[in-house]
Amino acid sequence: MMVFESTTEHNTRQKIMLTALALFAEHGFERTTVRQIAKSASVNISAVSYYFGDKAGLYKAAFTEPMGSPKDDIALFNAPDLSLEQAFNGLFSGFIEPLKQNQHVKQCIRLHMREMVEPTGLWQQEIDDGIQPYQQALILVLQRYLGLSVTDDNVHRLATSIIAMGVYMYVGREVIENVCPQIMQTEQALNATQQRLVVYAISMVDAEKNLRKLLQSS
Amino acid sequence: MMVFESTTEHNTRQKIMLTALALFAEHGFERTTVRQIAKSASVNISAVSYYFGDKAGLYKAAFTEPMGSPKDDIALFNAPDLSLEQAFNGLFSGFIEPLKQNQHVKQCIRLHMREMVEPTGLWQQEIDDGIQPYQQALILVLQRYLGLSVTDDNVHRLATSIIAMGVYMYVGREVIENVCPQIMQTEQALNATQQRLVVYAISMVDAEKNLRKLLQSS
DNA sequence: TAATAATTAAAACAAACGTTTGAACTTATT
DNA sequence: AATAAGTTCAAACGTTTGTTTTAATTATTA
Repeated sequence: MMVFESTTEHNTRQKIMLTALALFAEHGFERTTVRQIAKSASVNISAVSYYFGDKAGLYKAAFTEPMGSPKDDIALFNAPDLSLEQAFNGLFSGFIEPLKQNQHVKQCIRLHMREMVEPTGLWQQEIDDGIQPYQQALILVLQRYLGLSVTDDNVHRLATSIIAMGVYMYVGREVIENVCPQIMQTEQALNATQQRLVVYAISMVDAEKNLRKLLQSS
Repeated sequence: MMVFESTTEHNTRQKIMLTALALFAEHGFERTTVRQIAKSASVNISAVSYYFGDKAGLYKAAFTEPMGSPKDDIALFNAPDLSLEQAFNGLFSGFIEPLKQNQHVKQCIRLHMREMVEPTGLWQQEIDDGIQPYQQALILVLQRYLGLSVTDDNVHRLATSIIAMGVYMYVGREVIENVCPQIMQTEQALNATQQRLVVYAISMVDAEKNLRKLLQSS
């Protein structure tokens, strides 16, 4: 008897999970069938329930396991001594970098984005554990540079608009691929895109700051 | 025999379509069953195939019929004599206004947004007929204010980032409702949100303009 | 009122779905 | 080599799906 998984188990289990990740990310939970996954991974259909219990368990594994801890990412842009440019570079690299890396990370992020529009139940937890702290950290950065001690609606509008640019890289993928695919195709192009997002975000913060000054003095 | 539809037909057909619109918008195509629609609309299940042929036909009707022509919206922001502020107000009101209006319009837009992440096949046509001209019109506006005669990648990046803010109002709805629901709840709050998006978009164009000047002179 | 078309109703259809079964096969341990 | 646990396999399970059928009902027309 083996306490730890054998290599064969690891292979089959992993193969199923990564295949499922790819298919779930591409077609979603409902449009992907267990038979499709098994066939694509070249394993028997019953291996799914053998390793993951049921389809939902497989989805949860594909959704959760390949991802690292989100805490690490947050540290990249909310250190108190960072410039706005550094902070936004950290923020957007969290969106852009996965697009350069291996398929699995890309698919995993895409699956998370999909959960935004098509919540399967893991989404609420993802909001609480992943998104909320992320946006909260961004809001703290923004408040520091706006010189605010309280969070008002317009800070939320600013933070939401900034995050929107990062999210759209995934959510609007199919539109981008039709209109201007070149801005996402090479690592160089992605770097340029990230740079632009940083510049735009900074300009938005400046605009917000100026607008507040203007409205305050009047 | 009647050439035109009777009132009862109209009622049943419409009732089915609007119920389907609501359910498709909320749960997506796959998660919504024909029985669910029929039960929710209080009609017999066979009425669906009677009026729409099949489920896909019903989806297409719910997807297409309640929407107005997109051409009208474009005219709102690409008239050659508009200021940037006017143009962006026209652009973003196309996103924000439906959020104030009756359920049906909101659901219809939401269904369109859902197609971005979960393409059912109508999506490619929607890109060609709806999104492409929309983004193209925006690009023309941007080029006019940037003083450009050709479209380069950074114009695409700018246009994409601006549209992202509008799209996120729908795609990131569930996140917003968890983090800062108040910016979308009242008509007043939505007006303020639209104003902010306009300000941000203008600042992005300015930033792009300055960046080009800076890079050109060096 | 009689006849005809339009609409609704209940029941059944085949196909596809997720899941389970029990035997066969591999691998590791004794 | 024998035993046992881990793994794979083909086949079948019971549901649910979208769709169709056939008859009954309602509304319209003559």
